[in-house]
Amino acid sequence: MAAASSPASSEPAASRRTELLAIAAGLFAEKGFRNTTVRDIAEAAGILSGSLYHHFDSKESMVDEILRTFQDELFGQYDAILLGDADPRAKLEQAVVVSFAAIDQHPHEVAIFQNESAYLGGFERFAYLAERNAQSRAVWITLLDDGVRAGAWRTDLDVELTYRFIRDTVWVAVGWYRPGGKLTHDVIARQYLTILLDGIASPTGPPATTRPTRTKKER
Amino acid sequence: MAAASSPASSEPAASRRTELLAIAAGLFAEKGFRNTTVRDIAEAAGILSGSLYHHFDSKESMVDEILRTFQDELFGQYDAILLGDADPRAKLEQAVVVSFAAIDQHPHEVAIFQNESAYLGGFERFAYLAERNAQSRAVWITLLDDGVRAGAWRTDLDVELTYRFIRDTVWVAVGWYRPGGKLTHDVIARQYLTILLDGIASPTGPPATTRPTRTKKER
DNA sequence: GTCTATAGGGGGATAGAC
DNA sequence: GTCTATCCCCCTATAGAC
Repeated sequence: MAAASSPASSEPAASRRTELLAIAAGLFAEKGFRNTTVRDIAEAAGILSGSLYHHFDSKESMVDEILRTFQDELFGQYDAILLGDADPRAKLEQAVVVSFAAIDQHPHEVAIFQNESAYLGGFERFAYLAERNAQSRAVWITLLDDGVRAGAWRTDLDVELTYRFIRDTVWVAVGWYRPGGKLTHDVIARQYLTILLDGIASPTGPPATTRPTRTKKER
Repeated sequence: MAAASSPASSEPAASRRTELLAIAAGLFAEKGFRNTTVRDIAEAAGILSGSLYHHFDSKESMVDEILRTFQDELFGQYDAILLGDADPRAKLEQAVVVSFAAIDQHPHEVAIFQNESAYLGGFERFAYLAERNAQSRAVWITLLDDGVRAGAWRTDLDVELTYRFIRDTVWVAVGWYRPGGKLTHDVIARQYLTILLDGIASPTGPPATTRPTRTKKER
């Protein structure tokens, strides 16, 4: 009754703080940050707005903590992929799959990052959003450049434009994807990759460096 | 001096009303609708907020007029394409090109439609936004279905998912496209189409109904 | 067509009681 | 940890002078 130690339950207590952040994230994602009032958040939590300030300094602090927690996890996954030893095409596939999984597991956080970065980025406190954006770009560009060197894509590929294409297409799915729906995030990721790669992968496969050279006569 | 007849200039007078709407559109696109105050708009126009109400009923009326004008034009273009006699693939290309041209010529309007539809759609006054959204879906689905019947795409294509893919990728470009920049909207449209079509066009071309049947012996 | 002045409502945040 | 009560600011919109 005193401390926040959970009963025999398996849940790690999900502190009141975490609980409130989850409620706030849902509202920020649904209505936007500015559009969500502290009174909205408090009402959804069953308390009054003044009580929120026992847990958080400000509304900004809430969205700050939401975004930082999410991004630390996501970029940890990207880093793991970059450090892996898969070939460029497989790494790109992994990055797409991980991104769709993030939409599945943290749809609110993704939506907030997508929709509020432009506004929040204007404050010094959220300068890290621009850094994360640059970091994200670096991940995709690296994967694409590696693929270019390995001959995994069509040779006339515009890397910068393709990066935007992928970034936009992947993240914007948060607008219509519904966790628990008919389509799982994994199926969607695979279908997106099918469309994407049949445009990017060179139709004849990688150049003849990894397989025995073969002439037409062999047919 | 009485009527709004322009001088010897070629500009059609661009009435003060139109001028104010353009200023408002820029701010709505940049900062969001809720995020833009009538004081912001007035200041940008060099007047005081109260004076705006000589021209418009409300802030809502402004965004309403902005969106209606833009959408009437855009959907007129889509309709013309649907009614044309080009083949399915060419029609899809036309629709993509027209969309990118819309981003070029009306970036603010596109951004507002993209970013504020969810919020504005909650008001009865803006119920037409949902209708336009359904209309837009109908356009793309029609184009894709026609292509399926004509054998223009890969046979394992998921039309619904491809529709979302195209819609998202095309419109989201408003977030980074800059009119007057290095890349023209036409070049971008063509490059997008290259990525897109090499993924959805059947690799061997349409089935052998439009060309003479040909056996391997002919080589 | 614009300004002055202000009404009326809602927003984020605080202080102290319980 | 929550509630009561409230401050102060900014918002949209209006009324009437110029």
